[in-house]
Amino acid sequence: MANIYDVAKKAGVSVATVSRVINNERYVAPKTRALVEKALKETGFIPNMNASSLTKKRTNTLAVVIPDLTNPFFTDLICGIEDQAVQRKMAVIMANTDEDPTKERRAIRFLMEKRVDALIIASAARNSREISPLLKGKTPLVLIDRQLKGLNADLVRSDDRGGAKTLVDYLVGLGHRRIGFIAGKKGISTAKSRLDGYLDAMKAHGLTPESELIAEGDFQQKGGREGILKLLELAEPPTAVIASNNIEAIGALSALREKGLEVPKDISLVCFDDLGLASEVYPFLTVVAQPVRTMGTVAAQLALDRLEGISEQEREVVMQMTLIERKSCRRV
Amino acid sequence: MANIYDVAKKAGVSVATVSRVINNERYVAPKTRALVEKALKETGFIPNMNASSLTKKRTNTLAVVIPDLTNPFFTDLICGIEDQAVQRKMAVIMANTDEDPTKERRAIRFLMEKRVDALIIASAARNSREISPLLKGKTPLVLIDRQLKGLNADLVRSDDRGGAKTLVDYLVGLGHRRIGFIAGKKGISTAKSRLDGYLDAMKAHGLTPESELIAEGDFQQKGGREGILKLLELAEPPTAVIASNNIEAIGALSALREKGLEVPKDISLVCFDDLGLASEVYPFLTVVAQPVRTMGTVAAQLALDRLEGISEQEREVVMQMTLIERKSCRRV
DNA sequence: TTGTAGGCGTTATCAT
DNA sequence: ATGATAACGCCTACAA
Repeated sequence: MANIYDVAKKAGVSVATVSRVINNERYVAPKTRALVEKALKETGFIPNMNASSLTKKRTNTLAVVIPDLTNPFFTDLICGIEDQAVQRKMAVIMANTDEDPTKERRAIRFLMEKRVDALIIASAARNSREISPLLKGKTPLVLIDRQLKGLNADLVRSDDRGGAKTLVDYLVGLGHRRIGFIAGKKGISTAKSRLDGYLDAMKAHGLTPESELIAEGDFQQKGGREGILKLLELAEPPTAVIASNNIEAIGALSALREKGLEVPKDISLVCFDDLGLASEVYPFLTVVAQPVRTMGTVAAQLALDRLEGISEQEREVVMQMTLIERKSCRRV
Repeated sequence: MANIYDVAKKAGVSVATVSRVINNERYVAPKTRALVEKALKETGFIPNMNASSLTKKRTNTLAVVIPDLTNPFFTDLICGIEDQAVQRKMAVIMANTDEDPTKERRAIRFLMEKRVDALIIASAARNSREISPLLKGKTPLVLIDRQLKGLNADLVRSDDRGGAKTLVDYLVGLGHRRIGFIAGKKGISTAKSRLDGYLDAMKAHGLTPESELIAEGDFQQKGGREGILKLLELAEPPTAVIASNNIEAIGALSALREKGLEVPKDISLVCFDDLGLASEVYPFLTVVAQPVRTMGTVAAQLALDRLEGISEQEREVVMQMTLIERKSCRRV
C-alpha cells in the first residue's frame, strides 16, 4: 500500500508538502496542491492513521462500551452518540460486553491501547477497581446509565428512583397492593436505585414491601423468567409485577405464556425501559421510558467537551423517566 | 502516559527486553521477566497499539459495517461475528451506516485508515464503485447478506429466492391468489433476489404477478407503511402481503393499525427475517428466518482464514431460510 | 539471554 | 511556499 513517500515522489515534492495537502493546511501553492492531489489519486493513497495519531496524539475516535447489543435501549443509545459524534467529525467505535465484567475489562484495555480520545461506558462491573487503573491517563470518561463509585467521570443517568415511584403509584392507583419486584443485576447502580425507589414508594403508600415479593434478577431474560416463576409460587402471589428492565420483562412474559397465564388477565406487568421496535409492532407493555437517544447525545457532548478542555469538573446529568401506559395492567 | 522507555529504565533493562516480555516471547530470564513485570505494574504501562501495529502490520481488529443498528438481524449478526473473533483473539469494531452509501464510504475509509485486518460488510451501496478503490490493498473482505458485483470478496448470504418461494407457497396453500409484495431497497442484491423469487414462485403457481401488486420499499418502516397503503388503495387489494424485511413489516403493521385494520382478519402479512426480541414477546408475525448468528460466525471465519492466508479464491456460502409459522395469516 | 540501532508512516520544527 | 529531519512509541534484525 502506497505511503506518503510514494506520493511525494510521484508529485515531485517533499513529504511535508504532501502532508500539508492531506491535512488541508494553508501555505500550499494551488499548483503544487493540484500536483499532489493528482498523485494522491493515482497512487490510491490511504493515510495510515495509526502513524499520524502517533505524532498528533489524537485518534478522532470516540469509544462506546455497552453491556448488551441486543437490547434496543443500548443500540438507541449508540445512535444518539453517533449523531453527535459525526457532527464533531469523530468516529465511533463500539464494544459489547455481554454484561461480563471480564469482557468489559478486555474491551476497555483494547480501547486504551488504541488510544481512543474518549470513552463512554455503561458498565457491567460492580465497582471501578478493574477499570480505574486503565484510566490513569486521563482519557475523558463518561458513565452512562450506570454509575461507578470512585471514578473521576461525568455521568448521564435517569431518575431511576423517580421512575420506580411512577410505576408503583400507577399500580397502586389501579388498586394493586401486592406488587412484586424483579430486581436487576446485583452490584449495578441502576438496579439498586430502582429497587430503592420501589421500596420507598411502597412505604409511602403504607405498604410494607415484604422481602418475599422481591425476586433476584440479572437484567437478562433468564432472571425475568426465574423471577416471575418464583413470585408465582408464593402462597399469596402478587397481582402486579415490576421488572427492572425491558429484557427481564420479556423473559417474564414468555415464562408466563409457557405456564398458560395471560397478562394482564392473570397478572399485571410493567417494567423500566421501552422495547424499541417491539413496542411499535406490539404496543402492549406499560413502561417507564428514558429519553434514550438524548442521553446518548448528551453523553457524547460531555465526552467531547472534556476532550477539548471545555469542561472542568465532573458533571452529572439526570433525565426524567416518563410513563407510557399500554395494556399490560388491569384494575383490581 | 508511560511508554516502553519509562518501563525499561525503571526495570533497568533495555526496551527490547520489555518488548519481549509484553509480547510473551521466549528467551527472557525468569528474573528479568519478574523485574520487567514489576515495572510494568508500577508505571501502569499500556502499550500503544498504534505504534506497534506500525511495525507489526497487524491491528488485531476485525471491522463490521452494517446498515441498521436498530435491526435485530444485524445486531445478532454482530454477536455471531464477535463469538468467532474473540476465539481468535481479535477485537471487533463496528460501524453503522443507516443505509446511507455516503456514510458507508466514510466508515470504510476510516476503517482502512485504521488499517483493520479484515472487513465484513453488509453494504448499503448499489454497486462497488465507491468502495472498491478503498480495497486495493487487499484487505480481506467478506460481504454478508448483500452482494456487490465486481468485488474480489467472499460472500455469506441466504437463499433469498428460496425464502420467497417458501412464503408464496405457504400463502398459496392458504388459498391466497392475490399476493402483494413490498420490495426492498432498490439496488440491493437481497431486495432483487427476494423480488425475483416472488415473481418466479407466483408464475410457478400459474399466477401472473401484476405489477400493481408490487410496491416499492426501502427496508425501512417508511417503505413498509407507504407500500401497504398503496396496495390497499388498489381496486382489488391483495389478500396477503409479503414484506421484504422485518422492518418493513413493522412499518406495514403500524400503518394498518392506524387505519383500524387487523392482521390477519383483514389482511395476511408475512416477511423476511425474524424480529429478535420482539418475536419473543409477541410471536405473531409469520416469517422466513435466516440462521443469523451462524452467518456471522461463518463470515468471521472466512475473513480470518483469508487473513491467515488459509483460503485462496473467493468463496460463497449460502444458508437456507426456514419458515416460522405464527399467527399473521388466515386461510381464504 | 540481552542490548543496539534502524525502521514503520506520519507530523512538527526549523530552515531556506 | 517548500524541504530536511527529528520526533512519535514500538518491534526486530543483528550483535554481543
